[in-house]
Amino acid sequence: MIETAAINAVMRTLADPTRRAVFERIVSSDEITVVELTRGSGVTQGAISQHLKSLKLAGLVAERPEGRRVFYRAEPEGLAPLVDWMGHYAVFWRERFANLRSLLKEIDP
Amino acid sequence: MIETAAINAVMRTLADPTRRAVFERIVSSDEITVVELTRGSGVTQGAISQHLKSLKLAGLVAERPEGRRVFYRAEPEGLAPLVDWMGHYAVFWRERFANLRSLLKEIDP
DNA sequence: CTAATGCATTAGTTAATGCTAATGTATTGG
DNA sequence: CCAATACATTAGCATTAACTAATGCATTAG
Repeated sequence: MIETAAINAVMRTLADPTRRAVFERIVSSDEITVVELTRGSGVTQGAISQHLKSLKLAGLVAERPEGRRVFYRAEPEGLAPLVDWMGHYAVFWRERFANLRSLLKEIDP
Repeated sequence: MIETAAINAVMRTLADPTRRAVFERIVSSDEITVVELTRGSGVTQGAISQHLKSLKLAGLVAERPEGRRVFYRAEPEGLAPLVDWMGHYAVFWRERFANLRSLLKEIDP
């Protein structure tokens, strides 16, 4: 059985381009502050904080306050519902498996 | 390079629970008509047609008119952008790889 | 031929959502 | 200390989006 609520949350959260860009940027960096995320994002700091809240609620990121700054990092488990969902319908992108296979070997040979 | 527009479309399309349910139902059946999709969907036939239009634009489904009925089927390639996106960030759900591995073997041993 | 069926489309309503601007609350630098 | 910095939160606004009801168009049944 698939966790409908979890997939729902993750999909909805990552559907917004701005928020997904924020997530991708967090993923790319080990840890990153709100100021850095705001810079070059095209939106205000308040908007970034709102997106971070959504990402946190979806379990996609975690925070680490340090002084007056807050460092954000990606939460790998958050993508699990999406992975599971894809897995459930895996038979329908069978032709993509070659790529995925090589990827798996590349990361964990 | 990641196809931002494609991921955007697929994510946005699958983010809606009703529409995703329609897609899942199309995936589960080989081919299915609009009447069947409407039955038990909780929404009107018009809504279903609208969702089908979105899914078609996202490249997730294809249609085959036959008489006054239209049969819909899943379009595997449509999920490619999502697979690619996941692959790009694969290093961050490394722990899910065991599951994915067994899945791969299950489908294509 | 005529009525019924299957589907698409449109207009209009309602709810959700992303944004800004402003404000509040800690924390640190000078 | 006190001003500045970092972040969160709120209210308000504009836009998007999902839905219904209604209508139109084609196709088949009787």
